[in-house]
Amino acid sequence: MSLDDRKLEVLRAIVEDYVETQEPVGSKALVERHQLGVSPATVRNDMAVLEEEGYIRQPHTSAGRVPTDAGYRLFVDRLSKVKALSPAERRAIERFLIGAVDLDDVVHRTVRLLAQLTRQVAVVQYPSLARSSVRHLELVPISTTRLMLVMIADTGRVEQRLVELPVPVPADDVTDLRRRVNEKLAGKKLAETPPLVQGLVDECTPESRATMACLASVLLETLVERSEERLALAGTANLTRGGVLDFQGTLRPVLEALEEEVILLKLIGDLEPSTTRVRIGDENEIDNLRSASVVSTGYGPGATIVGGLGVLGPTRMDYPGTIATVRAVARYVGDLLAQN
Amino acid sequence: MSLDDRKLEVLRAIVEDYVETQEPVGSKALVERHQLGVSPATVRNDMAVLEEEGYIRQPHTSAGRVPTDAGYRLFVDRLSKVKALSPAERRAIERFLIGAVDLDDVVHRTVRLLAQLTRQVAVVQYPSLARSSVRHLELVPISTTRLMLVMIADTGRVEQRLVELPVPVPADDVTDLRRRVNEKLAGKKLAETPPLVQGLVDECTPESRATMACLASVLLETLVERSEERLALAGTANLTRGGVLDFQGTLRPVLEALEEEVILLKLIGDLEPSTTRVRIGDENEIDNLRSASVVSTGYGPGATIVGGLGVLGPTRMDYPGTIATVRAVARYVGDLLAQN
DNA sequence: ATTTGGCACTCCGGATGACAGAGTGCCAGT
DNA sequence: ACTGGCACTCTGTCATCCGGAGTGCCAAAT
Repeated sequence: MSLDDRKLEVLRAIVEDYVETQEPVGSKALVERHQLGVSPATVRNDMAVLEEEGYIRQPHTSAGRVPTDAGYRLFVDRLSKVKALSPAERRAIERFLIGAVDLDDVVHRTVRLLAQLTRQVAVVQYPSLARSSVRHLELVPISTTRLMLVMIADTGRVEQRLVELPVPVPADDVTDLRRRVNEKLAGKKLAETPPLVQGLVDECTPESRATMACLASVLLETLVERSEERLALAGTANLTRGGVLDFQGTLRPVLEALEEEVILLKLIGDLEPSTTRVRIGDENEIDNLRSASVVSTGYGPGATIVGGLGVLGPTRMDYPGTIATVRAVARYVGDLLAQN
Repeated sequence: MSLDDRKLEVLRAIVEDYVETQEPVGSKALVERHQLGVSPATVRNDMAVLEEEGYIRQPHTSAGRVPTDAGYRLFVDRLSKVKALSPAERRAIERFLIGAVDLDDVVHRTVRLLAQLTRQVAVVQYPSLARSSVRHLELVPISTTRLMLVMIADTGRVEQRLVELPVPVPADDVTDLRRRVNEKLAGKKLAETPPLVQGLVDECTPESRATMACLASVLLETLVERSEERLALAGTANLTRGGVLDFQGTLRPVLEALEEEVILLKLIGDLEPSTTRVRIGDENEIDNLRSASVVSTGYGPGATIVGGLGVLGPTRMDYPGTIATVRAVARYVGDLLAQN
């Protein structure tokens, strides 16, 4: 038995009502609130089918129905249009983001904005180093045997690292080092730097080789290995909305998951398709988040993608609204980055 | 009626038992678990006095007693010795902190360590710019009308800011600017820079004045006004230990407070006395944290203090252990910073 | 073949009451 | 000043009960 239009309509009604009221929805209430044009009994029959197909379930016998993860999935894929943002929201976004002085500032503002608009937990990844190019490398002498290496990426990210030199190096040589390093690496994608760094060492005069080797290893570490992905988080307090009803009793596992940057990166950093991604409940690979949904998307100047952002909330969430907001914020942030 | 030694002993026993069991403690259980050498009836009399004085209270008639904020305060001030750390803990701290490559790394490791050891929410402030000196100022040309200003502080902090120039400036002039700015500001405490920055503008030749003024305003913003205090947070999941029993019902207000950097800074950034500070329940100025306690202290290389760190938990916490851990971690971090 | 009204059934949630347990306050005795 | 005894109070739990909401199914209607 396949699902005819009315059954889908019933499913949509169930999802919408449940999201709004947080209570299992019964056949009678359903026909009253939506103009379905049929009797409760008919709806009950449809519900029985929907339940059989796994889209809804009853918390207990003789309770109303609640959507399953599969039900939400169907709803998101086929039953909902992305809501347009209200002008008020658009204005809120703009007002929030203008005046950011700094990449840090942009990211922090964005994550708070997103948390506030969606009333959920928001995560924003800093522009990924892996997708950035080197704009400039700076070497600042701290003492004769110590340099501070500062890398400035085209995305605005700045990374610094201390370099301990094996032998003292005079200031002039530092200038020389700086020049050579920049000539070789400036403008290059971080991903393509490793062989170039190796090349730098190979081309060295024997006397400066030790120094360069040392610098090179820190460079490699900075540019690639420890290609530290950073991120910002906000809105954890929103987890407590709707009591502890969502998240099956405890926030514990969710809060734990949110502390692991690695996990968060997996959630929002998955940037393959340029479209918005929705993971519902069990679709999450992280066990602690089986009762949560994640809406994420990539952002970046123009059509390129340099990082991810998204929100996390109970499976019972307003998907159309959330998706719309996440996309809009991502677009604005991308535009903002494009200006720099 | 003043409190004789036995009454204080009773209070200590109540605090210790309550912290451990999380349940109101009665007179009978008390004499069984501690060798008080008197009968339950006597203890009851003492309890009546302690209650009258406001150090303990009954959740309801005929329940056991629970310490009040004042009771904890008395306990912390006069009834507890700071616990010595176990060798295992010392080792944990060392193992955790060695291998930090970077200030960011130090702070992140520290905050996680602190959360893990105390099993509470940990906060670590980055070395305060207000207490740092300028080590070096770097100007990196991004385009002819854009510079990236990078400030490196002696505490390891690195701040960057984009400078939009009113007129194009050739590379040589940038070198000159850099030299002049560094000559004037390097080695100075950030607090004493504002007049110096003004001096820089005054000494300028008319043609470069516009550029310098522009740079100066960003400098001032970076160095002083927006002297952005940063911090790291970890262990929010620990709030859920012990059910929602602590924090009178909801984590909501606590989580909200933890999202406000300003609030957190107030909590741990209060560095006047070089000693450890304990704020218990109502002693917190933040309403949302009236049911929480904060243990905080300053850290820094040697005897100087450059930032604060601390933990936040339920008033029902193991004060001696927490205080010991916070102090120890602060000491280790200070030593680590001293090495750079 | 689909929809509908009717009806018996199930289950939850809140209210009620009984009861054991823990703890107290007080008083008289040591 | 301490102690033992005793009456009292309150909580938490368990069992029971009931109304309400919702279902599943069936036979009748369209």
